[in-house]
Amino acid sequence: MNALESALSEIMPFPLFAGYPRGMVLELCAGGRIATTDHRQVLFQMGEPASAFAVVLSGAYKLTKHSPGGSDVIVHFSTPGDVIAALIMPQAKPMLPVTAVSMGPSRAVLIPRETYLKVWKSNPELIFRIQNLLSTRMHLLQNHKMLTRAPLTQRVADLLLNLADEKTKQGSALELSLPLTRKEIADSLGASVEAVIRIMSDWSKLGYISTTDQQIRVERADKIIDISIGAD
Amino acid sequence: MNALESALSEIMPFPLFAGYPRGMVLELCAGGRIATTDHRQVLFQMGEPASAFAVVLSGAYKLTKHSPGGSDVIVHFSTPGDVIAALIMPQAKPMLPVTAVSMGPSRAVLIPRETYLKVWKSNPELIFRIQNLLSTRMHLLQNHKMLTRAPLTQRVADLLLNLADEKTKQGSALELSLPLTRKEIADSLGASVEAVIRIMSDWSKLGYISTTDQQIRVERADKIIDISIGAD
DNA sequence: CGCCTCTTTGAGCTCAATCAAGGTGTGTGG
DNA sequence: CCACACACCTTGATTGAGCTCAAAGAGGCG
Repeated sequence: MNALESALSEIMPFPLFAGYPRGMVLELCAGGRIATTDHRQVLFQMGEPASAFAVVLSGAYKLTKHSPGGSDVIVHFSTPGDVIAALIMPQAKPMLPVTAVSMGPSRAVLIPRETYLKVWKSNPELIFRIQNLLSTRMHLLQNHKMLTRAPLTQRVADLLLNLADEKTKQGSALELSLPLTRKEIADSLGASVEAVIRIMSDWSKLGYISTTDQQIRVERADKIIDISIGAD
Repeated sequence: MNALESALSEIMPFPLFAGYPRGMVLELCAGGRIATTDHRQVLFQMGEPASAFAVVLSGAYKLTKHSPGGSDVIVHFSTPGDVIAALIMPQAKPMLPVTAVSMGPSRAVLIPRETYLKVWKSNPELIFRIQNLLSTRMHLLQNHKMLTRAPLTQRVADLLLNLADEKTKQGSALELSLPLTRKEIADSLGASVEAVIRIMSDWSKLGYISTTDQQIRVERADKIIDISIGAD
């Protein structure tokens, strides 16, 4: 609980809690604990009963579902400020709808379902803020659906731009704030790794993007934007 | 307002209003009016300011977005009991995120935004019911994302099953409760009409499905289910 | 009767999947 | 410290599902 209090200053600026007094945020986190996860460690396992939901503090988590066909599909990337499994808390016997896997070392606040039912549920303002996060997610999913007919190059460009952190903008360069492998891009787009690699290699050669370790940098945002809207 | 009162008996059984007294439902519909639309008539136009949201009464509406590439994509099929544009009502200056087009003659209750802000917003229970509808929609979108790698046959089968009305089950036959063209199936899956036609023609020849007018009937649900899970 | 939507079938072509093989870096146990 | 496994990246060759283009028949409607 002590670690939790020290994390308060991290939580409070998130849109979810913006403007709320310290005491109130503390109340909203009642019974919560900080989970620290390593690269590829599982935070939530799909199918298990959901006794808590999470607010991402730092790092990132990929939310995956495994299709009957064997291969996993990435449904969403959760970055700091995002909630995981909050939508299903009001259900009678909530089951986790996705598996959440850490991308690099990450931290999240796990808040027990009881706290949600007791404190969050009766706060309409807060419910709307969660709804806003979901609205974003829904928008991304709809966007993805819109691009099913588009060539893969366009879909990759779109993904990079969606994940590019606006805050890191320097001139025409953007930086992705999460470590992202080609495989993960492929799993998120429903494509093969090889195809993603071929596309991104071309862009690297052209100087549109650069990769160090697993940090992707969009060097020529203008070009990538052109591609993402199909103007190539 | 008179027509509205006569529609009350239709609205009240919807999960959205289930268990609420007549007077309360009437209050929730304050200022509302019934919109009757013909086949292919536009109920909502994407991009326009949203002064009202809708609860579908009868028939169906397809929610579409037009991609920069020109072609339209169907994001969702809204059937009776579903809400359209409710999620964005709390926003300061809400714009319609989709175009809603009538599929066959349909009816919907248009409820002004003010009523939402005055009556709906302060009712947490109601907000959760809307969230449930959205949860369903989100689940469908995630499901669609999961199937991006699956062959088209599987995706078509999955769509048919999603739209099949459980209530119409007769033995192993299911009926789709909305008139659906091959083009609409294609637009929903991000595929070409021709490909959809070829697949469904095969199924018709095999006796798995039958079409009269634009009412699709799944004759051999077992076979279609097999195909939808990739067991073909 | 001409226009429009919806359906159908055929032929050719292309994008991206699959298969195959090799390279690199990191962690792990002997 | 080496060997081995494992995750990730890369490149090439082959193939096929599904797109595009083309052409045409069947209602429904003003």
